[in-house]
Amino acid sequence: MFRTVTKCSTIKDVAAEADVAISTVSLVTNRKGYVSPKTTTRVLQAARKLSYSPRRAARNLSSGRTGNIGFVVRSDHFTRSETFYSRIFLGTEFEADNQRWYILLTTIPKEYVPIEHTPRFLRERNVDGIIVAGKVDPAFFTELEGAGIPVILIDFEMDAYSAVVIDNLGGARAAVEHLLDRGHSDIAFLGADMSHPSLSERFEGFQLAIHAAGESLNPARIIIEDKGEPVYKTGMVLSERLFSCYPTPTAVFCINDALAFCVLDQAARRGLHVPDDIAVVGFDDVPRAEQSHPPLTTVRVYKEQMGELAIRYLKEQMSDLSPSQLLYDRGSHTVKVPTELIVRASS
Amino acid sequence: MFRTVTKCSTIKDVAAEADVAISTVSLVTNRKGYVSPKTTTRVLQAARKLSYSPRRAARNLSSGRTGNIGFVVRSDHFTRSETFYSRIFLGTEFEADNQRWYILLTTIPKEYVPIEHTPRFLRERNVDGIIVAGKVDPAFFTELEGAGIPVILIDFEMDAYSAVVIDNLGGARAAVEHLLDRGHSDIAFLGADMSHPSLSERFEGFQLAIHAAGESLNPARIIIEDKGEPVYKTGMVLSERLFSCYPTPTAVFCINDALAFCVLDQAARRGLHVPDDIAVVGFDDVPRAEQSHPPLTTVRVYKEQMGELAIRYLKEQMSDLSPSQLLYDRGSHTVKVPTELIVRASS
DNA sequence: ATACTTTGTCGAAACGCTTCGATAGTAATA
DNA sequence: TATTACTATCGAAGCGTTTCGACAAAGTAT
Repeated sequence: MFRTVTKCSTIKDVAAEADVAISTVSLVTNRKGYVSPKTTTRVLQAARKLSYSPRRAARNLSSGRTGNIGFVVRSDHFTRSETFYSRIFLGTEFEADNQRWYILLTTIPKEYVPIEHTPRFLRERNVDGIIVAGKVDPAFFTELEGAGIPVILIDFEMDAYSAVVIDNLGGARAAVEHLLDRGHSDIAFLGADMSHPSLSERFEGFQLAIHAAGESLNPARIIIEDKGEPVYKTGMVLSERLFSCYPTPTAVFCINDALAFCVLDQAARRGLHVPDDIAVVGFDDVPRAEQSHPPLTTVRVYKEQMGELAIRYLKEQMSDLSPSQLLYDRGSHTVKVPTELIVRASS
Repeated sequence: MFRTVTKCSTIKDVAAEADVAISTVSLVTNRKGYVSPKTTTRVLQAARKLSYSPRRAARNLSSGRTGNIGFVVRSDHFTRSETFYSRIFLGTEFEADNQRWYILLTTIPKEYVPIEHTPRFLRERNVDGIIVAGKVDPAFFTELEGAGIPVILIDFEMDAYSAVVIDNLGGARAAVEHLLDRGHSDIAFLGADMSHPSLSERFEGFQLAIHAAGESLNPARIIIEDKGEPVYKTGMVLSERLFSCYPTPTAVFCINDALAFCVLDQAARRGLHVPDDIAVVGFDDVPRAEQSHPPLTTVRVYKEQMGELAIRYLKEQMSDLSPSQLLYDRGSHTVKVPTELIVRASS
């Protein structure tokens, strides 16, 4: 039994069909140069008749554009069960589709060894631009330098690179102010991995809000596990510590939702009622926040939108400039994406 | 300020450096044909010295291989908050990386209109193989026919295509047998969207287990919402219906975890204790199952592994056959991936 | 009518690789 | 020594586009 394999038609076939030169067909399909309306429609008809589409590979080789964007993220970040970075990734996928690009995903290890771990798409010159999500090893950036490819960071800042970042400080501040408004004055802070700028900024926002209210920081209420990542396992340890405080604080601001869920767990296990005995606020607004017990008050981060923004921004950076201009460092622009406090039953 | 743009070296440069012909370099980098050890090392040294990597685009055009795999999934499936298909996707990403391929992701609408929605990578001949995850519009397959490209389905079966599927029947059966073992005889079934083969198979497994135990099916305990998808919203409606039964069944088997979580919710809200008042079992073992209250007994589906398997399988299908052999339909092979019952506190 | 500009189309080079048939050089066989 | 069979390397065609300079044809100003 045979499958019908339709030999796919080339620009040559279209040119023959429309009785024009190959280059004319190219001009039409790329909407470049002057082609008379009459010829244009003739070419378009021929193209449709033969259901012609330019082959990517040929186009790439000839034009130097690949139509691909590289997405780089640390493997340990990407496979976390809380879907923070994968939502960002999906955001880029979504907008890339609009821009008719494809995303090539690569995860790199936490400890990056230059030549050895170089993403294949860089070596093979298979991307027109690169998005780096989250904190990655600085060694990676030294490699990126020489590539002469537009780069946008997401949720991370570095040197002169452009970036799309979260308004962590504002978000944290709003969350804590909300707790203060509700009459809480004894507010704990739960955090981990403060080496990540995004996370330390949240701590700053916490402090700012406390101070702005004329309160002072109580070191006993600052519960941080600096070695651990802000994930379930660490959260269990931290919330254990939180509840072994005496007296228990009346409210807690958690550096992200994953930690906040752990606090909800522990509270329930100890027979404490949220929010009456203790109010809990998180950060990120992952899908589960809506469905927890009680639903979690948290700071919404527009993850998909950040991905989208990065793509748009990359596009701008790529089309704005002629290749030679790309040689100049145009300085970095950082977009700070606002957050939104979502008040639910946990506070 | 200038960025250093290292003009990347080509095969020509390497040939010059090693003082051999271009074709010899190609033979070495592709490990093809006869090249003497002496020449080989000379070429490799030159390549390393110039840090040469073949350009993807050039290689594509010349060899006809793109090094890309297309991943097709319905957009509504992919963006669900339960991360079923995105885990499968990650599995493919993971294994594709091993095989030195890239995955091009495309979501297609639920209602597929042939020409209009054709994935770009198909038109542009930019993939060597295709993975289709989950149920998609049959119209899509009619398009796939003529492409002459290897295809593997995941979690879906269709005509003569090869597929990687879940042992839904076995899994469901094991889950229900587990409940029977615990002494339950009044077991309800919660389901939705039974048009998806994976889901109707789970129902079959349920029925089989009940019958095998010598019990008979109680229609009042079969609670199905056929129009809705098995997600949170539907789940709330279904569990509402479940608890309005009198008497309440002592156990319930849910078609997936998303529905099971809703049951846990509703039970808690009504002051019922799980598993004493009602035992709950789900299907899929999404990450949250481990962290729910109580942790959910469920049937684990190896999602990432299914993705991996699909890639390996695709590879086999692609390398086994010379292009001309590809013209023959070699019949389909279906791999059924076993499931595992994970017993937790909810039963 | 002449010179100059604009418009629309074309031919050919170039992109960087793979691949295949050709060809020397060497070893084995008659 | 003449023939055959490998072995190792090479040259060149070809993949399907884009792009740039050339060039007629048509239009405009002198």
